[in-house]
Amino acid sequence: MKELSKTYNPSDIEKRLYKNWEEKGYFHAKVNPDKKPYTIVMPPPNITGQLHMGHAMDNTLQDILIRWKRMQGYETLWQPGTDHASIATEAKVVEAMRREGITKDMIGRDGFLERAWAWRDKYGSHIVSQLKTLGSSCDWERERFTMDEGCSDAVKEVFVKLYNEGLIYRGNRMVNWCPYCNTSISDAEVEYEEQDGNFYHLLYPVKETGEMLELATTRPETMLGDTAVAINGEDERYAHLHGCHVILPLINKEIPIICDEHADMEKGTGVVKITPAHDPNDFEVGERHNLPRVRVFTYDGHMTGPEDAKAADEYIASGKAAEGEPTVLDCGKYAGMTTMEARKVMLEDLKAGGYLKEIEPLKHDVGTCYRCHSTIEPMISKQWFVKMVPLAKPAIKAVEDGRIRFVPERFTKTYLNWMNNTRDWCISRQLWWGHQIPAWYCDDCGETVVSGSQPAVCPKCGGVHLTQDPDTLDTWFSSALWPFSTLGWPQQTEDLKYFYPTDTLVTGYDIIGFWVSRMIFSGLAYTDEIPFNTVYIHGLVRDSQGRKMSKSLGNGIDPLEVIDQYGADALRMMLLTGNAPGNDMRFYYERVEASRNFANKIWNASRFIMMNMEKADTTGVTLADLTQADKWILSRVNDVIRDVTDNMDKFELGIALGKVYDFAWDEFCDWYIEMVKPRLYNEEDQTKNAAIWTLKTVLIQILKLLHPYIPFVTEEIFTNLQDEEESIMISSWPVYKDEWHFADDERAVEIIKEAVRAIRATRTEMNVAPSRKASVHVVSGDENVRAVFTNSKNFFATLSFAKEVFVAADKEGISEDAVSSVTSDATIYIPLEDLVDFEKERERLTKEQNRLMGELKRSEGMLANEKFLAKAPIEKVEEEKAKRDKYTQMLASVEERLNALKK
RNA sequence: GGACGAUUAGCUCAGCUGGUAUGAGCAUUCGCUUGACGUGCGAAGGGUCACAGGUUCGAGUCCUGUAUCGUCCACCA
Repeated sequence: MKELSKTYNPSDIEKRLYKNWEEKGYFHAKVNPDKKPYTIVMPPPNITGQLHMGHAMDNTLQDILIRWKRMQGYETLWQPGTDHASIATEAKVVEAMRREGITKDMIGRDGFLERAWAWRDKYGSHIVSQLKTLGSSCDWERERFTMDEGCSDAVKEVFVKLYNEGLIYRGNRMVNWCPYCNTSISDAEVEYEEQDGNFYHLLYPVKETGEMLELATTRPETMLGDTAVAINGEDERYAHLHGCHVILPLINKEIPIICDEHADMEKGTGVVKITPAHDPNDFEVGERHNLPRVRVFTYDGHMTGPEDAKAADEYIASGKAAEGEPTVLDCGKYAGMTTMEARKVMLEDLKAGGYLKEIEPLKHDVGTCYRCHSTIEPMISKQWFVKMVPLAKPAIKAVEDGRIRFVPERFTKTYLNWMNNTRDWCISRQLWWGHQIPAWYCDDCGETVVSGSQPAVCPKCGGVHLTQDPDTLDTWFSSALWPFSTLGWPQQTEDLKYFYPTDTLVTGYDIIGFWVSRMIFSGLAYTDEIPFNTVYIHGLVRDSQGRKMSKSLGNGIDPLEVIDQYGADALRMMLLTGNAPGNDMRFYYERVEASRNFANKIWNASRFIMMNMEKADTTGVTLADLTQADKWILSRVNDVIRDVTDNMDKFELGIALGKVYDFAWDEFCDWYIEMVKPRLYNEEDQTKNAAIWTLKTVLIQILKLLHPYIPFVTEEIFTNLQDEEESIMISSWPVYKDEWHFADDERAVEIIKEAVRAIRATRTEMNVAPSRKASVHVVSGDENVRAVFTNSKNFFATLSFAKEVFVAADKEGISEDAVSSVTSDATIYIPLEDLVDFEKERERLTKEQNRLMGELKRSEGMLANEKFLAKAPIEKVEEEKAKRDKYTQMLASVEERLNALKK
């Protein structure tokens, strides 16, 4: 027999236990035809990342599911890995270089990538060790990285396949351009922020009529790129202007007035300036009317100048430019200004020329970069796109027909909403860190060659000089393949055949669009299978005021500090308790403390049991040896096993944990252990072995049920409780047993518990507690009830502070100088001799009388309602009748006592 | 503008398929040096379940609408 240390100190045990698990290979999964597989792929954290509360929650949920399924006998694979996080990592590396005074251009692509890989080697393992601290039972032998060889092969395979199928194309399209990151970003990566801005009302003179046409814009600096002004064809105010032109102020350029539905008659003056190169809507108008595209901004946020214009002209003249390449304007006096400077100067000039009518303040949402929060400039740019409509279709179907299920169900809507409205996905990024696009351009003829490897010659002209596209792919392009690329795809590996499709994907609702949807369509498109059958969505962990934890607010709480102080078990438990799936939760240290206290409680209860185990020999104990109390607790734990497993099957993890918590603390510790103590402390007691057997058996069930949630304490106790070394991790999950069901004993013990509670309440109210004076209890009730009390006299006496218990068939001979506790089944008289304050007792009984009369009135009211009797299910009616009878009887007892006291 | 969520004890939140609000943690009050645990034990107070209608014998739970807060999506020339 080993021993638990006197005080529960998580930091003493957690590291040691984790190391042991890892060394024993418990986390490792292998193809095993004798078992059913259960697989979770971990959402790969960024290599730049520090473990934050979101990770802690996400990974705790996954670990719970994995540990639970492992105990249920599945071959469980939790596939871990990290993400290269193109923009985020590149930004950090660039920033680190900047502090050294180095730029990307100075060291070139290869030099930069060398640094980025070094960064990855340095920080990539950081988050892994943090996940270990949390207790994550991932298969670290299989750890992957989105840019490792296998994942990169998968990326190339997919790119080539989609290109050949015409689902990837390159073109000049409107993209979201981040001038700070100097790259395009996808629609999903734009975040809108409300900002104060202005509505500038400009006046454009009409060439044919000489009138001034008023229009409004929030971005006057784009005006040099205007190539038309639009009015609605139905708008009678401007009917006379059809076919006319306006003269663009500042540069005196003639542009047409066109009719387009985009011009909304209700809004402003009903006139819109059209800048196809710098606004997504205008781009579309431009396409419809075949308008020229004139770019006036550089990609780093300045007004274009003569060199820009010349370079563009030469490029277009060379014939290599794709269709739709915009021309570039020399912005003259504004060239080289930032867009904001240009806005200011242009407004002054417009005002001087009489072209500025008014400035109207306005709040509007401005698109910003999700990484650096710079204002996004819509720009025409040549980029690679994935055609979404054909890919989205099967992905929508898979969810609609239930092959993939969202938990909670409401997130299905979020997903479908996303999928049904998705636009083509811009996948190229003007970054170096990432998968370089597997496309080559012939230097001689401009032909595009897409291939998994560098082509030797141009298939069109035979030229040998081919240059690879310098751009890299969106980070999400590789993470979309994660569920199968990590298992070896495109190779048909044994792992892939066995573990794929995976089972549960656990992630936050914030990346349903970014990631979940893309994995689903990717899985279906490339493997012909769903990537997982269930998506378990959780909410965000917020600070105690309900704010998102963020670096800028400085309100983030470091999970590692919490673990350091309270233990990983406490943190894990805190993240689970009292939270419905998909809802956000607030972080409170009070709740971490409560969780730690629970672990401590279990620790001490176990210590108590282990201390007593030496007193007994449990080897020959059978169910027939158990007492009423033993059967009660065994029957109860049996119920809990069934209920908790049901809840977990439905992903109601918080509820499941709550049930074990309540059972372990209230029923097992506060009731059962206290019931058993008189037997343990009495040398003569014949049922000691049964008591110890029950204590140990029930404790083991509790530990197993808790293990997925709080793996460390449960393991430490379990291995010390057992003589053998076996880990609780690989023990089997408890199952409901019919032979552990004892309905009669459950009822019997509930009768005693009710009596104990009533007596304790009475004593407290009568102020007996302070003296803690033991009293004599006389129990009256029917034959069955008397038998129950006789049976359980020993613990009933202790729990209710009796020095002696008499079980009486009738009330004769009971002193009237007594207080009484009335329960549903029994009345307990407590002759307190000199301690009784009769006035007080009358008050107490009167209060009780009133309460019972209230209940009775409600119950009788219901039973008097004919409609209730006619329409309610019979069980409900019977239930209500039983209640009425109970209240009637209790009321009679109370009144009887009152009468006796009135004498 | 569209979708979704929240509104229950002083605070933070649970409440599954409608049946006395069974609530939990923290906080509060009173009492406990009970031989596992004061990170504990016992007792107690505290709620017209946002509001208005409806369905039902019966609604925190289902339906409709309103209000406040929050999130996501779309858009605002």
